[in-house]
Amino acid sequence: MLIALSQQAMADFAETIAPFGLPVHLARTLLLLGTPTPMRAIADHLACDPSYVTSLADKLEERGLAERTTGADRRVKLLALTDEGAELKASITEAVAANSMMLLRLDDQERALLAPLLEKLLGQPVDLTAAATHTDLETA
Amino acid sequence: MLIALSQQAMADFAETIAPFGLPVHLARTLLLLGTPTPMRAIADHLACDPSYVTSLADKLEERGLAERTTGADRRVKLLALTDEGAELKASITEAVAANSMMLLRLDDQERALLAPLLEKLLGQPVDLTAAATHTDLETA
DNA sequence: TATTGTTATACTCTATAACTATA
DNA sequence: TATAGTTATAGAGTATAACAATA
Repeated sequence: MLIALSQQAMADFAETIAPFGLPVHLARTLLLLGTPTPMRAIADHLACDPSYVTSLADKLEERGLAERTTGADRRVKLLALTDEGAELKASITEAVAANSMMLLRLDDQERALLAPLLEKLLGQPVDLTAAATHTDLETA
Repeated sequence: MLIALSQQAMADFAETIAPFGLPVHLARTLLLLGTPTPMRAIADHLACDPSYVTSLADKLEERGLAERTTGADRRVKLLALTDEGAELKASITEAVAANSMMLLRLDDQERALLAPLLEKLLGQPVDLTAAATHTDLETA
């Protein structure tokens, strides 16, 4: 059931963000870019190879949504949102919160019930309220 | 959060079935093969293109896990488990029920709470008890 | 020597389009 | 004519391995 849910959640998310013209992983990366983030940290968050993050960062830069900057440790490159990127992130966050077909199937009470269960499943804490109101959606 | 959950659920499933040497989609197909099933129906279940089902069926046949048979309507091909396939399905079902890292994080009561919520999210009924005891895991 | 990120490359996944056979 | 499945092919997604720069 979780596998089926997975696919539906992904499809749901993909559909919601389709109007913005971003593939799922680019959108996800955008959403997790709060403060400038080392590439390596992004790879960890997305559970993917660092080389893939390179290609994601390239695409975000091409679109003018993010920029690479060099950190204190000059090996590290931080990926940071541009103004345009921050704007788009806000729009997407809003759309996801408002349009998620799946979550619309549940009422507030049910969502309140679901949240702690999902937290436990994930093994890490999550703030659903924040997600619903546009901050920290990267955790959603 | 659902997206993160998705990825974790998939990774979890992939890890559980890794010892059996089957990629996720092959395993999923195997699990949904109760009675001989038309290719088209499989495509619907997996929400994928029929041409992809062709390649899945090819691989299952190569491994001796399933066979194509012709139905009453001679356009239709039914995919049916071989004895070996049925055996493997049973093993995988058992492993998934026993080893799912995620579900192990919940106790029975929490699972009972989660089930109806996921059903609602999916928009279709599911029988968790059956899944946990090895039949109909295809819906899980 | 170990770590960060990049490049080049190749493999897996999956769909589209055109096709065959049957209805 | 419409439907089930197949073939050939192409594109997206993602990893591996070798490499450069910095620590």
